[in-house]
Amino acid sequence: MADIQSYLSVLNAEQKEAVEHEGSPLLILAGAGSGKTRVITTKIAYLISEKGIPAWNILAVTFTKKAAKEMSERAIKLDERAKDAQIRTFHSFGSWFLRRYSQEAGLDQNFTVYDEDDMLTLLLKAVPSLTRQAAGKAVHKISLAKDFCLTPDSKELYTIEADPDFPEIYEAYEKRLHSTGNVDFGDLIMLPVKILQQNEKIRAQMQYRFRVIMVDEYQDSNVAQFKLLQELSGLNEGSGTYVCVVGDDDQSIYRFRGAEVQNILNFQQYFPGTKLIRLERNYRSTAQILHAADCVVSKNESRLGKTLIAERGEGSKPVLAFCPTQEDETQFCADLIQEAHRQGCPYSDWAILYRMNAQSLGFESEFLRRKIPYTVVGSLKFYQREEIKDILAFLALIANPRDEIAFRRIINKPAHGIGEKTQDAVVDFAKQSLAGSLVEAAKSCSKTSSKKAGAALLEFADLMDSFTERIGIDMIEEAEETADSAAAVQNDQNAPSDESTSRLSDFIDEVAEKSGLFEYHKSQDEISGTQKVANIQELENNALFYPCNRKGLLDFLDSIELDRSLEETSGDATDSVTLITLHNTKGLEFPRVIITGLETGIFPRQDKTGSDLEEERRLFYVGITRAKNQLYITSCSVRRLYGKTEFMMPSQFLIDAGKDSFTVIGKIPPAFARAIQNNAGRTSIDNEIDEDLSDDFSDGYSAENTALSKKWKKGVRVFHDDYGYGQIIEGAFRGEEYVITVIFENGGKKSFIPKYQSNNLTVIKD
DNA sequence: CCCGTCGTTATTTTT
DNA sequence: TAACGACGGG
Repeated sequence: MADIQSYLSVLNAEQKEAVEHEGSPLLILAGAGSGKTRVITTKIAYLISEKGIPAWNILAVTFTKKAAKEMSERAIKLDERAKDAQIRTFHSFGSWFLRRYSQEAGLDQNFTVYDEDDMLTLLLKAVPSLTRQAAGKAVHKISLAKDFCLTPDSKELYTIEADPDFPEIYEAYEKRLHSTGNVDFGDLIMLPVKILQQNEKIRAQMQYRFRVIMVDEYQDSNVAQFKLLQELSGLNEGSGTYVCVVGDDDQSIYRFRGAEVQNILNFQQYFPGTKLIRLERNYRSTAQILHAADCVVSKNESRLGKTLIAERGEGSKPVLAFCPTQEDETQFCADLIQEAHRQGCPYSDWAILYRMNAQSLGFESEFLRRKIPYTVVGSLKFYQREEIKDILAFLALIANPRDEIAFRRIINKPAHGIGEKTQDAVVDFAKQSLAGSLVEAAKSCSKTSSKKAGAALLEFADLMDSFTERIGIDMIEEAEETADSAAAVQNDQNAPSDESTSRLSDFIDEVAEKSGLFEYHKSQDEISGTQKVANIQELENNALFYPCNRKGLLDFLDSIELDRSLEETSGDATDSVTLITLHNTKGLEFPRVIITGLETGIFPRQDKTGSDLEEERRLFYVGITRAKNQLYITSCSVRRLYGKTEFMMPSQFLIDAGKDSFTVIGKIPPAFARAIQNNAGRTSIDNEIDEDLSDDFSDGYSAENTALSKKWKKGVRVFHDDYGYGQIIEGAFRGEEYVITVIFENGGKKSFIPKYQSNNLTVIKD
């Protein structure tokens, strides 16, 4: 292990200052690519080796498991003792806390975590009168309420959902959830906060335990997480805990999920005496790219403000490509990538970024055709696949026989003739009973149910009993700090041995086999050519290093539940283009980046205004700052959206960036050309659309278009399948397309291209 | 209980 | 457009 001083010596002045700072709360404003992970990890090592702080007194929280893992590994590289530090995600910390204080939380010690799907199922059972849609909406609101630490009886609940029925719905959901002994994601943060607030002794324990607390990606923390930090650090009690948060207000992009930018904007007010350090030297992107990024984000009003300084030279100007159609967009991207590949640039240098997952489709089919290898990141997640959820439900029910959702999921899969009515009876029975075990309830109900269902219930209960016996009934011992932090890491070498010679993976295999789920999904594979069995085996692989006992099972379920992004294609390090949503790119970087679909209505989305619009703009900023060497941006004039062909306007974000930021290729849409000239003070190019632009750009249109312009001329009455009756108020050529604008009787105004039949628009003949 | 057909509905989503 | 859920007939 090299001397800590040598690690300090590679830092720049600000980074060094941040590492060595002590004595007051610290807010590090770390711009994109400014080496913030290096600062945090060095700081951890520094505190241990130079300041003599025991590693177990250090708590570092991140948002993703990936980030936690990276942070832990890098810190350990700097100082081995860092392995004893608690480096976790917020949620895994909550899970650790709740298991430790499950009694105080009123939870089953073997609780598992319900995801959004499970929440929906649960809510539909708790409030059967809700439609699926209404329940989905309510689930979202409940999650949001928990993000803000609001309970059903909170006065401010209306700020989340104004519907007067909502508190009642939320209440019913909570009651039902509580009877399962499980938690949802929101609880992992909210319950620890409640316990800490109410229980002085536990609060004191925690404050004694953690002398140093660091939070990464602080800009994306929500209110509940802020309160957790507040309680853990003893903010109001002068506990002397050292708090250091790192974040970038310009990269806050999860407000829709409860992230509260105010947390970072007002950090200095909440934590008096805070020292602020800005990391503004960017070691990732070239100056031209950073310039564009800065032009964009500086249009936002609510920000602390910082300017990135390029440390890597000028580089080449970002390219802005206007494409007539989305097919041209895919061609453009594919051409770029193939041409670069011919010149020796690996596919993996490229990432294609988009706003919506649906946008990946076009690229996928074109890349398939051209044999360009690609990897789609994050669209369908491993954990939420049917077969995986099935197996996990079985395991969850073994861990906690009160798990209603898990029970319902697998009790009749494959079909044994146990219908919904029988299920309801079992659940009701379990609720009446003291222990609430659904397995025991199944036994009891088998007597009163129909012959077929009764036999199936008994068989099921026997199966469950044999599994439970196999996994052992020993409660998880208070295996303190030693084991559990390490056990969460999969490759823990100590785990498998012990008394349990068998591995959890074998047990899961047995569960899959005996439950009939293996057989069931195998036949599904044969029918529809899916990969379900392979996925189950992949799941088993992940359980290889967990011991086959209760603790191993719980640790495994925890790691799965809390890591929904289970690395997809694990082994293959193939050279491929990355297709990814803008949100998913946070923390990543690529030598060459293409941001696609810069069109009003897509990016930014139509309904975004005010602070929502600012968040979209930050998302664009995040996208731009992923690029190291080359950045391309595309914008289409025509796009097929939800089965309709729509005329698109370029995104106003392009105006924010300013034309001088780009090398422009393709035909500049005239409205955009004007807007960009009048850049100053203009916030929306919508103003420009109203002007008649046809005169300047009427050359070169075809006879076909001439005919169209006669049929679809100003004043003609039309009917649209969705919008109803309307009148054409304008017919004009925009570039090569003849475009009409229609005002509908319901007051809406829309533009169409009559050339495309799929507009669902017809001329009304008088 | 399984399968086909019709109708509806489309963000982003660390955990 | 496409994908998924709800519903009804075998």
